[in-house]
Amino acid sequence: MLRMSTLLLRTLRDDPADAEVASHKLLVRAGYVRRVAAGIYAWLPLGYITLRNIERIVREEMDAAGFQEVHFPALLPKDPYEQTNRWDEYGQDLFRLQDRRGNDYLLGPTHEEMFTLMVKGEYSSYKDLPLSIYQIQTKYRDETRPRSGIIRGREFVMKDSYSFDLDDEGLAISYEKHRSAYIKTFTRLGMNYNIVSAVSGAMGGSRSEEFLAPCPTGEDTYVLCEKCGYAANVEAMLTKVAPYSGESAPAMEVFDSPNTPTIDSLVDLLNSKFGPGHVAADTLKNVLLVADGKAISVLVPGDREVDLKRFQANLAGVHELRLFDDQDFVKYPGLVKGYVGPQDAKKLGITVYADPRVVIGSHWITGANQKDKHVRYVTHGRDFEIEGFIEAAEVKAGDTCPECATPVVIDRAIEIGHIFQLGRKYAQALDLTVLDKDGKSRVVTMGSYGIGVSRAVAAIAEQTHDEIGLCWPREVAPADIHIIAAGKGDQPFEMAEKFAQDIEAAGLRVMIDDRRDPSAGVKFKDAELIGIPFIMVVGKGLESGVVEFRNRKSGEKSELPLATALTTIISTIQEA
RNA sequence: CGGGAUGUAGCGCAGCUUGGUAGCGCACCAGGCUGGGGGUCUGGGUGUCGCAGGUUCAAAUCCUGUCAUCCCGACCA
Repeated sequence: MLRMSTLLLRTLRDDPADAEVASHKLLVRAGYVRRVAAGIYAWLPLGYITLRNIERIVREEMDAAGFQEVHFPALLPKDPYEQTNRWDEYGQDLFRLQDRRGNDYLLGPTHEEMFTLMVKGEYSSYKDLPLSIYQIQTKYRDETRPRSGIIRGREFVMKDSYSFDLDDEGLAISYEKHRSAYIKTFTRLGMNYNIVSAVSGAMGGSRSEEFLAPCPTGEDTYVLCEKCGYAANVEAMLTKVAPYSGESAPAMEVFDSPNTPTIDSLVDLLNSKFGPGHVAADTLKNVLLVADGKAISVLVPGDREVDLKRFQANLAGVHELRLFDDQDFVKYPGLVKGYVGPQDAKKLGITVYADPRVVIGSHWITGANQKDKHVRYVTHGRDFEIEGFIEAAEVKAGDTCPECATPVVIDRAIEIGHIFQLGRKYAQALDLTVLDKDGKSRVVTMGSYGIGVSRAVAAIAEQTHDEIGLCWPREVAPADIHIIAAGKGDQPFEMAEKFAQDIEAAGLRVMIDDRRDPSAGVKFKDAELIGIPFIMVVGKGLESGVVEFRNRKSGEKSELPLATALTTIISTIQEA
């Protein structure tokens, strides 16, 4: 039983100054968490109980699916991460440290290497597969900018699983098992979520989906087709385009276009020079980038912006991508800022990619690679060639679904789970092989599956809170019922205590506000802030032989006669 | 990485322009009233004014440096 008279808890009346999002404000105000450093939080009793409830649910569902729990250290040696090249690839986001001998260590951001090595150390036959193992561990990522409180911290709790199979069919089965275990888990957590297709990442892997909890403060953007159910992270949304069917254009024609550094100014000039009817979509935007030190450009129609995250996610093998800066223009004197076109790219040593909308055969108005000059009738396939089509244009509301051509809706969400078919990257790098039926050595194929456990606390808070406080789903809440003793004298306290013991004896989790000093009003406010799903008030009603029973979420209140209150309350909660 | 801002009690903030040795609200402690919506009265200050230098008789305040934190942007080529 949780007793507020002794619970380590101090609720706050004011929002913390550094909090922006609701979950952050409320978790701090209600005394669930306290900030220790940027992106690093301590859990107070109420918060820790909540966190462990989520852990418990996750663990139960993993175990029910037949996965085995293991546990690795958070502090890891550099070596395995060097073998997979992640010591370098992970870059600045990796927390690194040295021991007294100067040896390098890291705080694990994920544990693919360790799991792979564990299986390698124990297993060597196809008969041992399939295998899925998981852990619930504290992870570390030195985010450039931790934000939104618990949602994006530098230290966080994550459940990560890894599956090991001999072949792709096995991997598909392991993947499906995780997928359904995740559905059960998030449903039990009382979350509203969508499963969306995601970019499987630069390192290959055939299938990847994210579990997203819709929420205005979320950092991820996804599209949803309300007609056919297609859902994708914006990074992964596919663009379906028809082949070019228009007439072929005349030869390229350069024209003067002073003072048109932007698309808008260019369109104005086109309309006055060549007659009205020109729009931004007739022009071709050339965005110059530096990808791992190499100059590249990406083409999108002039009415679209480039979504760099989306582009990078789809551009295999590039770790660092940034826009051209003035120094880069100095290095490539053939490129004139504001007047760039793809037709001279080969000559200038630029690799060109294009959004699928820039179809072969289409012609465009674009920069002439000379100051104050543009060129028209520049035709894809005739006047320039590209390295490949890459999804790069920003996704806009109203863009059409690639499956059924219905306009999609765009929404924001918090990523709470991610499942994906890793393939053989790690097994290959760390030489995880087993002998197959024919005695031949085969590289194992893997899947990797994550749930943000601490993030789920915040995501649930985001989805369930209201104006007055938190409002937990029952399984997640720190208790099933919050009993308030209110009023003068000993009687309400003694009665509340009795109820608390009886309700607990029925197997429910009870928190009792047995504090003598605070007035009833304070206790009500605290109860609403803390967000336990049912609230019972033992106080003034005693005079007329009743207690009050409230539903935190609906606000519904009822007065129950003392004689039947206990059984009514117990059955109501159990049925909830 | 770039831009903006802020560091003063557990939390939220004022004081800084014009230097004189720290204050308000909440919380907290003692006591009284009140006792169903963050009530009230009296008394109590719990502080390395982020840190380090400097100027000065005197620095929260002015100067320099440094550290930390928060917000915005990582885009119209």
